Amino acid sequence: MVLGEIREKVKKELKKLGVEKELKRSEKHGDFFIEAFDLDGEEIAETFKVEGVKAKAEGNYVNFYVDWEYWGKRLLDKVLKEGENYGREKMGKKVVIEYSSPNVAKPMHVGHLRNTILGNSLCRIYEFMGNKVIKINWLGDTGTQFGKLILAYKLWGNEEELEKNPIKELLRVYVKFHEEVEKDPKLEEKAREIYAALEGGKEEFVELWKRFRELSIREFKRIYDLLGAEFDEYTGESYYIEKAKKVVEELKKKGLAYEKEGSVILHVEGVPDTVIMKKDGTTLYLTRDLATAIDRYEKYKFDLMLYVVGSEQKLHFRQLFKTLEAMGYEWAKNCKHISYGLIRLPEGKISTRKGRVITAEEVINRSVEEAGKVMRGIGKFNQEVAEKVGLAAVIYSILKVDPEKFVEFKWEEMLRLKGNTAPYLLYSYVRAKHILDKAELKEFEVKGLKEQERRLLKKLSLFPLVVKEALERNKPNFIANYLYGLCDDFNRFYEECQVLGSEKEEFRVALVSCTKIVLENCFKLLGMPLVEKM
RNA sequence: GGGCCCGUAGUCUAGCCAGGAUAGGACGGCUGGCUUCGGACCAGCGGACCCGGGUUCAAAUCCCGGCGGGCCCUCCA
Repeated sequence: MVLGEIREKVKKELKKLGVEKELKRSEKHGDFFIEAFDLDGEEIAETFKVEGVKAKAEGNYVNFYVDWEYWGKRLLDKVLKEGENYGREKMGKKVVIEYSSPNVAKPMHVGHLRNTILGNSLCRIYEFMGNKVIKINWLGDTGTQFGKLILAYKLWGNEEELEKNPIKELLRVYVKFHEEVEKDPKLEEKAREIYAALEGGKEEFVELWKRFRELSIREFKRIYDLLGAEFDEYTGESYYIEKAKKVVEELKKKGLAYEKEGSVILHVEGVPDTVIMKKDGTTLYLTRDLATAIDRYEKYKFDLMLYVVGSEQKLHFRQLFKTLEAMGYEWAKNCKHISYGLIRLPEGKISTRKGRVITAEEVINRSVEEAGKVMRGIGKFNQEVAEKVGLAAVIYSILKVDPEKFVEFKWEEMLRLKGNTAPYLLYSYVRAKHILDKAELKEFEVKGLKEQERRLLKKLSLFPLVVKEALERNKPNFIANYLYGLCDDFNRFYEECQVLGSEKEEFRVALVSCTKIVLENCFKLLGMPLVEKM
């Protein structure tokens, strides 16, 4: 990391001069600065000596200006040598990331879409930085609705439709069940019996349930392939029903739970009391999550576990972590809830009123359609490209904002040809790619830098630091914002500096090559598709 | 009633963890350039830290109190 290397040198020199101030990064006034309210800035600037870095006393600060003619050559050599490994580290931690987690027999909706995109990017960032990532998809595959579903399918299900379009067919019979139950309330009771038999292990029902589960996963995978998301494990709540009951015993023994009117209440300092076992002896979500966490630690001995789950479940995770801590599990402090806000769709209000849920697939399809419209508008339609641009627009709109904030989908805005949009980023990449298609990388030297070249060099040097910060704070939006800034700087450069045929061609080809490498890295970390032409 | 999150121009957003120099961008609006190394481009103009206190030499940033929006508080997940 060139910028890190420079930083260390500056720090060391300052220490030698007896200055113990924090060295901060700067955008406007050089590359680094220290505050010098109580120091003699002039004196520091005069005695400071590091090759390739100038110190200037300005105002109450000492600013450090990196000489990019000196460091630029080293930076570019490094990026060219390391290629897609530029910015990588060897953190060597074991990280469990639970994400996506849709419900069996139900379509993925926009919430799952944000979850999957965010989780996927986090996985990629952790892997990039040299961690072993275990990706877990925790399916919602239990609950009384499965009794209803099995009954409904046996009564009205269509085998052929189930194979062809499983979730649609399951949803159809599920809806029909709710219509029919109005006329015949006995159905409700039958469904409950079936669910009990299912938990009891009755083979016919278990087989059917397994089939629903497999078919649902098959369908989810279509979207995962599209998004480039992968999982090491598809486990579900059902797996932990028995283990959860043992956890209830453990909690009682440790004095963290008490019985009340036939149910078991969890009592942990710092979080509100809550039920962990119902009167009928069945467990709840929190109980199963406790069992899951303990099981995962035994299995993986992780250094960090991330739960990518919507912000409405913040209390749930506080309770989960606090309880694990109270139970004496040291590793509880290494569990984190990555929470995120809602997505608001332009057609959202109308659709909820109709009682219709908008699926993840519909959102992507719509975006592709809109991308196609835009392309037709400028006479450059191409289906394959439209599909990628549309998908990239969905991913980028989600990842460019802080996870904690709402995401608002506005088709015109996210597919706009200008501004902080996926099409703009992709277009920048295409520009870089096409210059390089016609050029050859040769020996180069860095001198006589123009402002645009200097800015681009500085931006490239920043990449490793940005990835590190994104990881530390679990915010892919840091990378998204960096990517936009990089494209901006590259386009300014492109506008001002002719590459091919110029007298600085060798250097500029190297600069564009490095830009392309870093662009590709950013796209990869965000899980966005690239296009070669637009 | 209690708790958590968010609040930056007409609209969207960065910065807040770790307080410092003129709050960085984007869209839309207005003005101009260029038709390329594929213009889905570039340059310029105007406009913002929800309110009130406090801490500090210094607050968008930290603390307290409001207001507005969202979410969560026992037998759903």
